[in-house]
Amino acid sequence: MSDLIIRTRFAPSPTGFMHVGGIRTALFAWFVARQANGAFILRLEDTDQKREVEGSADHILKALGALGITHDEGPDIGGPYAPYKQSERLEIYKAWAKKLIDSGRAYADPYTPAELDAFRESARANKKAFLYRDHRPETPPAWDGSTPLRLRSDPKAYNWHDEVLGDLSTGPEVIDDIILIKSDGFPTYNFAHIVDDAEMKISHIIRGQEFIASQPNYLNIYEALGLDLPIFATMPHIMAESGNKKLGKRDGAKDVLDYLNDGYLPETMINFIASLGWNDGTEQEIFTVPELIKKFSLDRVQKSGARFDEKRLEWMNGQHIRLLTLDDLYERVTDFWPASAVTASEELKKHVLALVQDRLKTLKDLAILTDYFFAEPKADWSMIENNKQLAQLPKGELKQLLQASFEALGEVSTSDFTPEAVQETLNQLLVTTGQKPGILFSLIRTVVSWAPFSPALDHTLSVLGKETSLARLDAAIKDL
RNA sequence: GGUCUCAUCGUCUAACGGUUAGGACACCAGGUUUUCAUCCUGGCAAUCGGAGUUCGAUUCUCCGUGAGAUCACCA
Repeated sequence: MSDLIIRTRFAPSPTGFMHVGGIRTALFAWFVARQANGAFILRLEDTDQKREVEGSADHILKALGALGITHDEGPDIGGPYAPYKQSERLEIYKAWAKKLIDSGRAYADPYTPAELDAFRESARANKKAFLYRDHRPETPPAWDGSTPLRLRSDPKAYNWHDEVLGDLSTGPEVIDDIILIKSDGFPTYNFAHIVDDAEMKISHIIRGQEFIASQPNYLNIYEALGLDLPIFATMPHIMAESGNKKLGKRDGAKDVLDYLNDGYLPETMINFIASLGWNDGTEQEIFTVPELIKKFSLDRVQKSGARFDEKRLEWMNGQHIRLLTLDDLYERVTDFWPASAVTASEELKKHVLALVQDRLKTLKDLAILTDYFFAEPKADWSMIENNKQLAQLPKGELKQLLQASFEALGEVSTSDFTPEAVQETLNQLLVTTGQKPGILFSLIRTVVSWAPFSPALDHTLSVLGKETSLARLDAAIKDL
């Protein structure tokens, strides 16, 4: 029985937006922490001043918050190992670096960038891999902080275990004297994350595949520092929809907040991102967030990269929308009503919402799907012309059908304009006109809504009310 | 180029070495007394190639091939 306290972290650098790949790494780390009653830590890796983007840190916080990926310690809320921003931890890195200098495992880099380039160039000319340690100075100067500080590496082969990829190994040729502290006084990621993970007692390092090539060098640092190894888990990349490249901004990768603004539910994003590279081994596709927390396991994470499929995301969003209660859905669509609905009552809006819940794929669909309930739609006769069945009928016949409908529906009492009464009347109309529902009902539906799709006709007419329904039929008749 | 990793339908994936290789998305065809983007039914569609181990390989081994990652004073 292990008494390991589970502490995972998400450590983004504030250099831009939050794409799905980054969110997935955060999500999986969050799952591991939450299912074990552990802690999830957010740490900002802002050691590259040049690449830092203004407002990015807030944006990351906002994106995680919007998805409900909550952290227990972080730059915004503090915690026992504060600060959680690397730029505020410079003294800590210097202290750890000093240990390495004192033990002879770190030294000042005496070369100029030009000299380094010359080394690289000659290695390339000789078709050899460039290794800094081949040029390690015999008597480096004392480190005064104005030059890079490098690890005096101990080249050796490594075998290590990765929770996702299994047993991995490399030879000594990949170990090099990597930079620990840059000449600007900031540590490199390579050094800082190891120090922080140790200080913050991180149990699982869950990160993307791009770091796997550096892993042997990290192991070398762990040894030089005399640290115990945490558990490593490497996430495969999420790839762009076309091509085989890692998903990046250039491939049209969107920020997660954009998906939310486009009407995707947070639980959809979590379900979808989780299912991109993980499944529980059953045929279940739709998971709630608590289910995912309970069932997630690193050893079922896929080893290979997955492609982001928007069609599947859309389908999944529809599934999650249908799972919501009407009241819950109502809360969430506040910003998605058509402009025409601003003055509508809550009662009417809820009624309309109930009708369309089963047809929404994204919350954004609400506007086109419901606009005609709140405002007079604009007639678009091309909808009739483009309808395979309706286009066959001469105008006169269309007019007759609408006229018959107008009269029949006019017989229904205003107070009893219920879906049942409307349907009864519509059924009678099929008999009296001898027309197929595919024709008659399509026609009525089109002229009362002028929308590409709408809920069941009986409900649609009932919600519109007798007066409006008849007025729109009448307008269409006159228009023909 | 060196190093490392990966490889099942178009896509996401399932399959203690024994299955007619399963499910989902997408697509196609029907159906549900309206459209439809809901719902139901059906269909199409995959183990990268070659050796080896084994009675038997999607699964284990090796060799190819393909793809990805990385080789920064970026993370």
